[in-house]
Amino acid sequence: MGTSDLSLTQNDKSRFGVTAERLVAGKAPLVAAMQPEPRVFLPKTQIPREEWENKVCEIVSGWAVRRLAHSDGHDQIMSVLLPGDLFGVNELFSGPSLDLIETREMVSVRSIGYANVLSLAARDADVAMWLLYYVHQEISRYDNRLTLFARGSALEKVAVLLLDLHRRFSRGRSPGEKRVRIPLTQQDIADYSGLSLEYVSRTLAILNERGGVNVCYGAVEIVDPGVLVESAPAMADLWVDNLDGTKPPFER
Amino acid sequence: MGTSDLSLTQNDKSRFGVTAERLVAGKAPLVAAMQPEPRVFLPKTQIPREEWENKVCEIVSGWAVRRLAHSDGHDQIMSVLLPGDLFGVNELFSGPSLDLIETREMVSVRSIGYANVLSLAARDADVAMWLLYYVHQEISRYDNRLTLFARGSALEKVAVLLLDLHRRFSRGRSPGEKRVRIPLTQQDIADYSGLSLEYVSRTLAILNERGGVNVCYGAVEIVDPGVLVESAPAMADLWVDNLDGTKPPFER
DNA sequence: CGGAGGTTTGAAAGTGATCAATCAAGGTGG
DNA sequence: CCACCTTGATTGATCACTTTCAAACCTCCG
Repeated sequence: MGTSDLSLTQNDKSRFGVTAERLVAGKAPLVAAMQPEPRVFLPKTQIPREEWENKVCEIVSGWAVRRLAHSDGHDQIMSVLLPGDLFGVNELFSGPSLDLIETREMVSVRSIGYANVLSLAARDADVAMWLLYYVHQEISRYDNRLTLFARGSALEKVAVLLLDLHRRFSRGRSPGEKRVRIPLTQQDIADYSGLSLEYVSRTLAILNERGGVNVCYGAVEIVDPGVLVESAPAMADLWVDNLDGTKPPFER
Repeated sequence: MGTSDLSLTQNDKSRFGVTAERLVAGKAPLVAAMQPEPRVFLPKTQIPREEWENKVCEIVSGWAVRRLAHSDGHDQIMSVLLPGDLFGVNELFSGPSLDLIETREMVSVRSIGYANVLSLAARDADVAMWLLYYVHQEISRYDNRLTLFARGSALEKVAVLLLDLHRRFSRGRSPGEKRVRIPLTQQDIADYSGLSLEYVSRTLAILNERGGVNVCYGAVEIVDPGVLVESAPAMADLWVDNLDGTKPPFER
């Protein structure tokens, strides 16, 4: 990840209240202050709470999910974490949550303690600004997910969620490789989309017929994002180009 | 709103990475820098974009909604704004959005320009910290709404959304008055919950029979929040006491 | 080779959407 | 004050989508 290049045109820049320079300037110290040695976790395991309590963590490599376990067995996967994503930011304010972090592949994680984050942010407003930007980005993503969940059909939900993962994963990578393997089980996708396991299966079957995805044993392979877009005509436009109505100021 | 009292026990405080003092310290300058003269808008009107472009705005009094108009006529009300709420924070980072702000009652609004916010935040990390806290709060709220939308039945959606409004509106007011008039039409509630207008009507009829609400002409009156809680057994616990698994550090 | 985890398929039941009227409330102009 | 009109609420019938339950099947792994 490091200090990645800006990807803004002059035009884009002027649209922001906060300049991209400021944001990059804010991220760097944070990244620099992280423990250099990533910690590694095995696939399909939980990252123990002690490992990330009171820390802001960054996924360096691998896939994971953030799950909210409900009393009534109604689990919900709140987000899929992929390289470059942070977790543990929320607890900075709200104290320990009920979230679980579960790996889906071999995952390596770097972290920085809250105390450290706070003193950095207190000293350097750009750091606070960058955090603000990061959190804001999440919000915009939620806005879209909310309309998707409120109004979307099952096909749209699955297509758009996959599309989002595809786009996020591909960002900053060689754009040539369209195929992306998403290491989530259909149960995961069900928990993520709020659909029943069985209906996810049927929905994926449709997307498969249309040539959009390839259903594997513990994963889904996205073959042709274009098909996914066509399968979610009303919803896709919200997501495809930009997560949040924004061209993000820098690559992930 | 002003500089309201803290409402934290010592125990609460220690749960936060960020202390409540820091947060209050961050909010004050922002509030102080707002134009003192609120601007007033008539009921059932749009607040013109020019009025809030490049500003962070605070609702001083009255109810409003933030609506995202979709091309296909599928409107979605993203949030209901009530006194103490901010809007325009998102555009600080993402540039102009497609949001509309519509009043539902006579509404008065104070604001502060982005440039001002940014220079305050740059000078005083506590300000940036407060903004971060505010945005974080929104996120936690979204987490709950997302599970609600993903998993909840129509009854749960309506009950919990009303409950949330009730709780937010009652906060910082005399706790005696349980009845709250919510000046939203059933069409609004439909757009907010993602349900059809007709089904909202039927659902409200149920809540009415149970003695939870009173259906008025252009509004819904919450009579007994307890009934709403009982009507949404699985979902209510997420929301009732606290929006975000947190007791907010200060009153609204 | 057996078992656990993961996926698929079918049939039945339910929930909420849609379509189509109808009704009530409030506002307006005469 | 009344006729009229607009906005908002209700009700019924029908239909589509999604869940649920049940059973089978497949794949990986020990």
